[in-house]
Amino acid sequence: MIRALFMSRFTIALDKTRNAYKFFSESLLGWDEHIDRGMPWQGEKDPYKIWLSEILLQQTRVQQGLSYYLNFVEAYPTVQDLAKAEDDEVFRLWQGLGYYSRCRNLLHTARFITNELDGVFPHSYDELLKLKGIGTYTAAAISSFAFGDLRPVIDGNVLRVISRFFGIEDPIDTKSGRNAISKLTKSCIEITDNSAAYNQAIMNFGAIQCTPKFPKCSNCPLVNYCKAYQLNLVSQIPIKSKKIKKRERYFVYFNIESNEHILIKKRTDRDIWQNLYELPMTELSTPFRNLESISENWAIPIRKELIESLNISTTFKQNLTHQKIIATYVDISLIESNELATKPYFWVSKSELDQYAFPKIILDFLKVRARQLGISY
DNA sequence: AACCCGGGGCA
DNA sequence: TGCCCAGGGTT
Repeated sequence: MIRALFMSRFTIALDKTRNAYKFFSESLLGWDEHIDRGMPWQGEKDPYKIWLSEILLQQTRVQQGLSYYLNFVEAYPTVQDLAKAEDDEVFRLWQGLGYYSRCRNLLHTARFITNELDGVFPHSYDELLKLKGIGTYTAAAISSFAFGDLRPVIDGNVLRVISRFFGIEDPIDTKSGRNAISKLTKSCIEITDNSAAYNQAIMNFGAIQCTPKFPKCSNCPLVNYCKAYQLNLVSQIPIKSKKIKKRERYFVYFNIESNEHILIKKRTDRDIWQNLYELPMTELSTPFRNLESISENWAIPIRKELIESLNISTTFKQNLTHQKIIATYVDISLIESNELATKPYFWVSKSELDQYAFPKIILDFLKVRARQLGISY
């Protein structure tokens, strides 16, 4: 008797949960039917193009990544084309998108697939996961979109939509929160028979309907069973426990021009903007005061005797995820042009600057400088 | 688990 | 300003 009662209650609870998964998945698929975001990779089956789009879109809004995707597909229609491209050329195409280690990993994996895997993409989630630049999200995306695996993706959209609908109050940046969401996504996708459509739908839904701020609950097809809505926690969920702290860095850049050439170097340190180019620079531990105070940190690869004038030009700021860069630019004119550049530094004709990838804070300066000179970089 | 890696858009 | 974005690598 007691056992029967227990069994019956258990069954009802399970059935209610299962209905919740079913309602969730089917509502999403229904909602997504009339959504067209004009994304050229939608419905794409070529794993190379799917991979390319997913790398470009990591931590990047679709609208921002779209033009980059079109440029890359045109320049490198196949993984072999990308594999044989010059590093600098690919980084130049990536310029402005940020998180440049993605570009380095992209090139590494393109060459690995071309040279070691005979140009064939791995078909399984586990094999995809071994590739550089491919983590759990991207492996799930490629295996579901290209190969039809029943594999749920978990990106920022999914974390938000799932945690809201099922009322997950554990922080999503903790193990318990991630585990809870991971279990739910598996249950929801298993209800469906089209994982590609499901994954597409939930990400579209997060981007358009269940947005981070001001989600459109008033016309949401899921609102009646949305736990966060019932608890009035929509604006609180998803909950994050960590808060990033930002440090300030003070850069001094030297714009050394000579005979229509400019002195640059490549950034090679394990630091921000690795593989990009920049002007000669020194970093200060305190904010820039004046030119005299930096003479001890002298980092200009030019003999002082050749310097005719040295003037503070402009200051630019740039906000990164964990750093705030404050860069002071110094214009330097030389008495005589064409001192031989040493070591990592080299002269570049101003007309050829567009062959190199620069961080935004350098581009901002070059743009202003070009306007001063009446030319365009 | 904590930290690092850009740049754009938005309120 | 602070937050978020079709995350991943390193320690």
